[in-house]
Amino acid sequence: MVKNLSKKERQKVLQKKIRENPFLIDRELAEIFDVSIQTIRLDRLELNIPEVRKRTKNLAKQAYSKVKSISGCEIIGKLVDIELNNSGISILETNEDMVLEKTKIVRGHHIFAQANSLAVAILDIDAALTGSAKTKFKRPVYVGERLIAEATVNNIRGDKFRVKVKTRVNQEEVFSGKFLVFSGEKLSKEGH
Amino acid sequence: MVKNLSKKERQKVLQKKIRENPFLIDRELAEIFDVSIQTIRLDRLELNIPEVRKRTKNLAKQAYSKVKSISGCEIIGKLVDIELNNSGISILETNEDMVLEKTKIVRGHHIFAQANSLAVAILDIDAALTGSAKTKFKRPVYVGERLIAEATVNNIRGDKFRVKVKTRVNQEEVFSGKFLVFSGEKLSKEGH
DNA sequence: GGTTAAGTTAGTACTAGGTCTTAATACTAG
DNA sequence: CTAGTATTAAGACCTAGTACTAACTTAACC
Repeated sequence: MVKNLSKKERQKVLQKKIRENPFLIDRELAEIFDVSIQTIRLDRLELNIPEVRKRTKNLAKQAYSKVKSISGCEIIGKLVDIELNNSGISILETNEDMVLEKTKIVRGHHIFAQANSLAVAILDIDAALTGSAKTKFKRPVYVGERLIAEATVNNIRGDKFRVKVKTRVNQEEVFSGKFLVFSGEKLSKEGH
Repeated sequence: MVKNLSKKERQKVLQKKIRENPFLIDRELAEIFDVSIQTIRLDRLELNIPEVRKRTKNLAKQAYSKVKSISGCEIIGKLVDIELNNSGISILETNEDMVLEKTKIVRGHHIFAQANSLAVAILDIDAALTGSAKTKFKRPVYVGERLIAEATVNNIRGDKFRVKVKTRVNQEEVFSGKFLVFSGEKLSKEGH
């Protein structure tokens, strides 16, 4: 509860609260500020904040926009171009969270994760499993560099897919990997 | 419009349609299949598909909980035993955040990340860089399983280290990888 | 043919979380 | 005292549903 604020103060805090938790409904907000629901609605009107259902819908749309067969947050990097079972491109902006502390070099597993994610995402199968991977890290990647990974499906035999991924920074190859991916549909249905 | 399907066929296509576009409301679905809204609702009931607002809310929540993924922590897994330049063990408890949505199978790059982290951590050098990695994922890992990775340094030659990592769940091998790691001290001091 | 069951449609009552409008208060400054 | 701002309240309406009951259609079986 945040009582006895002026209108301006309340509206400021309101914006913050909604930013922090966009799932709050008007009734809950009214309780937080100890005002009536109507007041909250007037505030939202003045601040141009849509109702909770539109807020969450927008959030969901943002998250959903690009990807189909796999949900957005499961992918490392942004998928920018996909032809299912054929090829795809993913872009990953590197940041401080990805580096070794002492250097400014991006840790290998982030580069691997982008490539692996991409290899799995371009396949038109429900449950893809990485079977093996041969990878080469050709030169260190530094913070801030933009990783562009390009995957191509080389070969499909039954439930086995061979996918090759090349990752570049400004045309320069920094990583390459060959992934053998399985369609794990049977396995997943066994439920372990 | 997809007309004249049997109930089973319709329900199958319905699931697919909603997976492809979770924002479809019952009325739109009814138009797609040329059946009444009630039929769509019975289908959803049987298939356990929630209403559009719950679907989008869930999507939004997923997206909002954010990609914890593998960034943030320097080391993936807990180091429990280390002999520098010789061997080390790391334990990683798998959880819901690490799996593919549709299955309960841990995504490959988490297993890789643990192994890679360990391979780098056991070396007594300031800046370790993964040069290449050959990896095999021997069987799927399910949520909740505890990954125990064991690394041994096989060979040191100048600034090149060969590290082998085996990851097990209850003694059973689930992953193995050979990492070629470089001491990147010179590179890192160049500052790029 | 008659009966049973499955599948489909229709209709009603009710819900949450709103919108939009009008109207009544309370408080405060000039 | 009054004008203006802030707040609250009341009511009609909306969307996208749930839950339930009832009727109708169709094919399958004996």
